[in-house]
Amino acid sequence: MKKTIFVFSALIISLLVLFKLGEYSFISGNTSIEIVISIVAIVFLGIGLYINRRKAQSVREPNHVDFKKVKTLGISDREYEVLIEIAKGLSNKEIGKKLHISESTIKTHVSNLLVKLNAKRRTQAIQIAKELSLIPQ
Amino acid sequence: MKKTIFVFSALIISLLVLFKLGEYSFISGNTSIEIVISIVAIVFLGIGLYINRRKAQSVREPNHVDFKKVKTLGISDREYEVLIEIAKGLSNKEIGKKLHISESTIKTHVSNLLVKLNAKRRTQAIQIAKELSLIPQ
DNA sequence: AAACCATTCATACTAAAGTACCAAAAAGCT
DNA sequence: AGCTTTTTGGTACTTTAGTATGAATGGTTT
Repeated sequence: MKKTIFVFSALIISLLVLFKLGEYSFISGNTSIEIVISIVAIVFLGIGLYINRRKAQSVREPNHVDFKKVKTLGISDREYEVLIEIAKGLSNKEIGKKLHISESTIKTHVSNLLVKLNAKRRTQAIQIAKELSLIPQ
Repeated sequence: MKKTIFVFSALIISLLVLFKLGEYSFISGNTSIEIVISIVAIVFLGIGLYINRRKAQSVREPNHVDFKKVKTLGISDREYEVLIEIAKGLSNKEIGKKLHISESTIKTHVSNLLVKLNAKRRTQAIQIAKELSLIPQ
């Protein structure tokens, strides 16, 4: 909402500035009309592209993660790290090597994660974590 | 690439048309300069927003599935069905019940899928399938 | 200091996943 | 009809995943 107001304000200000420029070129002869029109074109193309970026970012938003929800579910930092690696498709042994801890410890973390995510399997945990935006899609 | 060429062509044509309009208003007096500038502004804002839409759609694309790639990898219809259920987090037994076939058959399909997707585990298969847009994110 | 939590690790076990190999219907193609 | 691929299923086996339980360590809170 704030973004929309900002964009429209910028639009109105740009219009006013450009009309002033139009008047100016009107007074000082019509030799620079093309230049003014070019500036108008570039500026408004820029505004269009700016709105573009804003929208494109809002579309990507579901890709974002909700760390608050992670803590709400009582998932610890280490457990969260393990969750990320599970989602990448690594085995317990591989995760252990990556985080420099034993496979046994990974099993403990995974077991805790399954309880906290209310999942029966690691594949289900991945699905649930993505639905809850705990991990990027 | 084709889109980019199209957009730039549209830009150049618009510029030429607007310069012609500029000349016209120059001949018939300067009373309509503001109108010309307004048209330029609206047209280029529209172009910017058009590029917006194109980009926004390409961002949403990863949500789409590429059935051609599924066939390219030699994944059969039934195997693909199993892949979808794996990604939902179901166990082999659960998939068997859902598709009304034995767990043994699911194991066969999964084993074939892992070879075709070049994955070691079903979790990795999910990750790879999503990267290749075989299944929706 | 005592209590608490996160992290680590181990053992022993059960369950699920995955491999290998085979085989037989069923469906599709030429 | 003959061939090929798909789909189905089984057995036997290995590997990985997951559970249950207990325990040690270090950091934080009360």
